[in-house]
Amino acid sequence: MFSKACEYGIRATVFIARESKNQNRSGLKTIAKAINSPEAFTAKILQNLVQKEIIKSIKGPQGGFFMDPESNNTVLAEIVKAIDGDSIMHGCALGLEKCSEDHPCPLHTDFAKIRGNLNIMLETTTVLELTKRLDSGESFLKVD
Amino acid sequence: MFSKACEYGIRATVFIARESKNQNRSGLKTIAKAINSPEAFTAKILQNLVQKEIIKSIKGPQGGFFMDPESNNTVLAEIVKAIDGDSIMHGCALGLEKCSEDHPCPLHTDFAKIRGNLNIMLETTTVLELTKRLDSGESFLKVD
DNA sequence: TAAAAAAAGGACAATTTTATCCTATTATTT
DNA sequence: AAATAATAGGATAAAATTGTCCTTTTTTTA
Repeated sequence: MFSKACEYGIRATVFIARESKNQNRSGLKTIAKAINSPEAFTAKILQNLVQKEIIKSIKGPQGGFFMDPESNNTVLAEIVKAIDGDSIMHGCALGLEKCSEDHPCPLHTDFAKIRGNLNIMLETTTVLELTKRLDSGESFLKVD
Repeated sequence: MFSKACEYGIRATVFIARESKNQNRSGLKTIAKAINSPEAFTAKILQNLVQKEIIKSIKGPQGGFFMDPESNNTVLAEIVKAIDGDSIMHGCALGLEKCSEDHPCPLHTDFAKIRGNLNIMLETTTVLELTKRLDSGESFLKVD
């Protein structure tokens, strides 16, 4: 569904957002441990998210990654687009270059509905909402 | 969403099924042209689908790929599983190894719903149904 | 029976994705 | 000012996916 990079990216962003609630910058090592992701690979992903201004970073001692409060209503779609592009949101299920109402693949209509629901979820779910689901203890960012 | 191999695989199967309606075996070249896919790669995919007994093949002159009528109610899920496995059907949106009601990721509930709809579509849509949508001229297996 | 036509299978090549390592840069602290 | 701690960035490596090519096997037809 999403690439590994995107999975890590979302998990990392949510973790960072949560830590940022109490002015806490997160270091790479801490993040990778918290979400159970490969450290160096996660660094690249975070670098990308900083460039896209989804999160922020500060170098040097006491530095780290953080998210300022305004960005807490960043929506999942923005993260996905930043990492995977928008092909999941618009692409054809059967890989047709151009698949539209006018010239649809045999799955177009059924798939449009499913993809629509996915898009609604991605466009309406904020990072803040996900941090709340962690705060409440109802969900987790890693297994063990 | 699906791998390239899976996209080609579904398109090829539907094409073959349609040709088989009038006892017509399809050769690799014809199939690749009809669905606009790389020939040699398509050969590998078809080989796989033959092994999984989703389609059949006969070697030699006048040979080719075909699907017998009983198989026409093969459902998309079977093709997807044969090529991509069932990770799309069961996997976690955020890539957690184990993601369940008991230990869910923050997207679990929302995503379960979407994936559920996808699964219903894959489990209920038959190859025959898709050939009908081609017969009626309402949809297509390639662009140009 | 020989030639030809087709899929099957094996080896390999290209590209993309996932991942690591090392150096540079920046900021803090002593 | 020097040492240290952190991210940034570049080069590279490993693995998976996508793709090609060539040989073998099977079947038909001349």
